Amino acid sequence: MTEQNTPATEPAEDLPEQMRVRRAKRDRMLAEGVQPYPVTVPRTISLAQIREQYAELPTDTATGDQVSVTGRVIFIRSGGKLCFVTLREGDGTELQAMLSLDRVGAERLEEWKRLVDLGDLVAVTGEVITSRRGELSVLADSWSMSAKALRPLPVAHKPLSEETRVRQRYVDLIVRPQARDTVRTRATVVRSLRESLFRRNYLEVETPMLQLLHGGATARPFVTHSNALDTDLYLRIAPELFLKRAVVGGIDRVFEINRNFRNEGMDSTHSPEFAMLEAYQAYADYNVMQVQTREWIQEAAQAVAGSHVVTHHDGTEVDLGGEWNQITLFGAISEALGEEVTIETDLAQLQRYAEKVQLGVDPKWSAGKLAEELFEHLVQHTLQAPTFVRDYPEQTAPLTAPHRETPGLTEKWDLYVGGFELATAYSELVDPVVQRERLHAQSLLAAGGDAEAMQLDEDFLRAMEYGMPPSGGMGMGIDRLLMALTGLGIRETILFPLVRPE
RNA sequence: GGGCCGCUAGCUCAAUGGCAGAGCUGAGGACUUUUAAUCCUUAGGUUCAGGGUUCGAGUCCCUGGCGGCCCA
Repeated sequence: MTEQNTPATEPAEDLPEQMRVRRAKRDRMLAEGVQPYPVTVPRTISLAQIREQYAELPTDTATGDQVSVTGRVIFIRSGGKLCFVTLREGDGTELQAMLSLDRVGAERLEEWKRLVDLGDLVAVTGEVITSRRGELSVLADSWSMSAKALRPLPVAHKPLSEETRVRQRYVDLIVRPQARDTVRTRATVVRSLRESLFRRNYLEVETPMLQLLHGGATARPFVTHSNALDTDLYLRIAPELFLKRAVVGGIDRVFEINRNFRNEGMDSTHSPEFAMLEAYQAYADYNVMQVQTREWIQEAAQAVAGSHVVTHHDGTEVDLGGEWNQITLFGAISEALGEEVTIETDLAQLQRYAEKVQLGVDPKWSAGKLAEELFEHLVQHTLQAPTFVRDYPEQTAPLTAPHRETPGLTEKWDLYVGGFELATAYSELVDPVVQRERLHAQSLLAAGGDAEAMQLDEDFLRAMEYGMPPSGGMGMGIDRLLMALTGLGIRETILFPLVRPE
């Protein structure tokens, strides 16, 4: 504590002992003319390649093969004249290195014991061997520091608290292999979706995230400001209105995978920024999108698990194979209530049903909105196996085409898996006059203070007036797809989720 | 938004209102075949923050912060 062995720029007395010790080791290296953070270190082969090439090497064998390897120190077992260390590489592969007095010499062995801590990144050059216990190892002739860690690693064999996992994902990634697996799984899923859509001749585009008007969904937007335009801008809540402009222009199969932003609650299924796939296909409808969506998810499952049966992190298996259940919104409500409910059922009757099942009712709700609330209250959580819920009331789906058989309904489905909504699709409303009426009604709500209502996007309506082909459109939450495939919470599927300031 | 639970050493956790502890990690020492090595010695604390009750508060009360679970 009285030693002045840390640089003056560091408030030494504020640091825990273990961090002071590591800083002191760094300083000692510098004082001895050794780089604690060299620009390069020798590396001729990955740990994974060694494991692959020497998989069959028998116990206590010397190969004569010289290699240089790198990795993070995750276990140290040091003896007087022989030290063992377990190195781990980015892909999770671990390999043992051995440093013996007769190979590296007394001086370098002492420096190893003096300078190397758990968590450091080191490079080791030596011979590939197996130990007397049969452990594949690099028997060092020399070693060097790749990067000195100034903070101690958390205990490797106790789980990190959930909060630390999220706030310090880099630590989570270092100590928990599953955290790294999740990153890989997500990349695999996104790549699979892209390939699935490319195979069906969809084009990938990027549409504006900064928008003058927010639309395409009902949600509260984030507001930001453009100095150049001296105007407020919205972070998009959905790419829908721009993707439809693309379809108007003749991009007949189009999709985007990117972030949307919604200024709403944060919980185990909602993140303020979330990744979404949105896809449109001209001359298709919600039935076509239903088949494709199932195929894309099944192809993603295949990419991740090699099968349509995915295994969640808690070991439960979820079968996403075959055809999926299909029910109608009103059919599901009727079954749950034991009463016949249709689009014709009036608001007063629905309110009586709501009271019967102890659902709180907002007097501003339309009959359609109340029907949806009844569904969410009674049915949603029961839909564990993948289920398409079809045919929603017009009042709650302003951008959806009227149902071709039943007046008052629209051609929209929601896909539920594991009790939450994973995707939605419409036969798109392409009549510009009706579209204008619907958006005008929305804009009146917005002007009246409903922060979730859409604003009137005249440019979008102008585009529609040039004629949009009859189309199917779908949207799916990427984070939620990961949740469905892995069983993880949304904050585990997002690498760096938004957290409250510390 | 409401209810409940939690926040203590670098990490994971203990501690009837009565001396703040353990394991791992760290430091010093022993060990040339270890696998979360082992053995000996030892250091480490603004108990989330701020008030209050009390002779005495990690513990009880209040306010706030952060997190988790359940409900809306």
